[in-house]
Amino acid sequence: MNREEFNSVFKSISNFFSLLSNPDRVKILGLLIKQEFDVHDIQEKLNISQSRVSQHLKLLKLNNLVEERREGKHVYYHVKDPNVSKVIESAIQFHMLAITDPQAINSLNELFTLWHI
Amino acid sequence: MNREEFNSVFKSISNFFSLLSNPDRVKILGLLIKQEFDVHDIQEKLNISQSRVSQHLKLLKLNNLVEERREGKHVYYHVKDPNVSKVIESAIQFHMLAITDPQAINSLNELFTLWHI
DNA sequence: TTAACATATTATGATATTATAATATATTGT
DNA sequence: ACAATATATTATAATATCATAATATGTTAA
Repeated sequence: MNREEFNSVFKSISNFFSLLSNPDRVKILGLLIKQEFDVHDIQEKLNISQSRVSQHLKLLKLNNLVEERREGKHVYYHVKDPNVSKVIESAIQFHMLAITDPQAINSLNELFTLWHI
Repeated sequence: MNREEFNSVFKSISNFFSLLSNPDRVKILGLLIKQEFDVHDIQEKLNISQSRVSQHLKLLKLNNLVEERREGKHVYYHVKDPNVSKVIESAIQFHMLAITDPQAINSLNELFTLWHI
C-alpha cells in the first residue's frame, strides 16, 4: 500500500465517520435497522422538517448506508447493512468506559439496548 | 430516559464521531495508541503543518481522547483510552464487509493490522 | 386533468470546519 | 538576558455543513 492508497483509505474511513457526526443521522440509522420507515414516519419520530429528512436520507443513500423502496406515494427506507450498528454500538460502549458518572452510564446503557428509538 | 436526555446522548455520540471525521485526526489517534509522540514527530509523519497538528491535538484533548506530558521543550501526547481503537477498527471492518473489490479489501486488511502508520 | 399528498430539490443565510500564515508563549542552553 | 527550538494561539479566508423556506417532482384518486 503506497502513500496515496493509504491516505485514501483514511479519507474514506473518516468520511464514513462524518456520516455519523450528526445526531439525527445516527437516529435515522437506528430507526432503519430494525424495520423500514417512510420519510413522513422519520420526520415525525425525529421531530425535524421533511426537507431535512430528505437531505439526510440522500446523503446516507449516496454513501450506500440506506436503500429505498417506493410503494405508491410513499418511499420506504431501510439500512442496507445492519452491521453498521456495530460501529455505533462500539462508540456507545467506548463512551460507557470513558465516563464515570453512574447516571450517565445508565442512560447510555438504556440507549445501548434501545437505541432504535 | 426523557426526550432531553435521549437527545443529549445522541448529540454526544455524534460529537464523538465528528472527532473521527477528519483523516488526520484518525491518523493521529492511530499513532498515539501504541506509543507517545511529540508534536514535531506527528507533524513529520503526517506531513501537515505544526499549527494544524496543535489544533487537532487541542480538539482531541478537549474531548478527553488524548493526554499530554511535557518533558522540557517537548510535549508528548498519547491516547488516553486505547479502547478508542475498537471504534475505528469496527468502522474498518464494516468497510471491508461493505465493499466487494478484492484489492480494496486487501488495502483495508493491511490497514487493519497496521493502521498505526 | 386536477387536487391532494408524499417526497425531492434548490436557494439562502447562519454556523462550523479547515488550512495557512502570523504571532505568542514556554523551555533550554549560552 | 538572549538566541534557538518546540508548541500554542490567533486571525482570516476558503470551504463545508446546517436549517429553513420555497419550489419542483412524482403518485394516486376523483
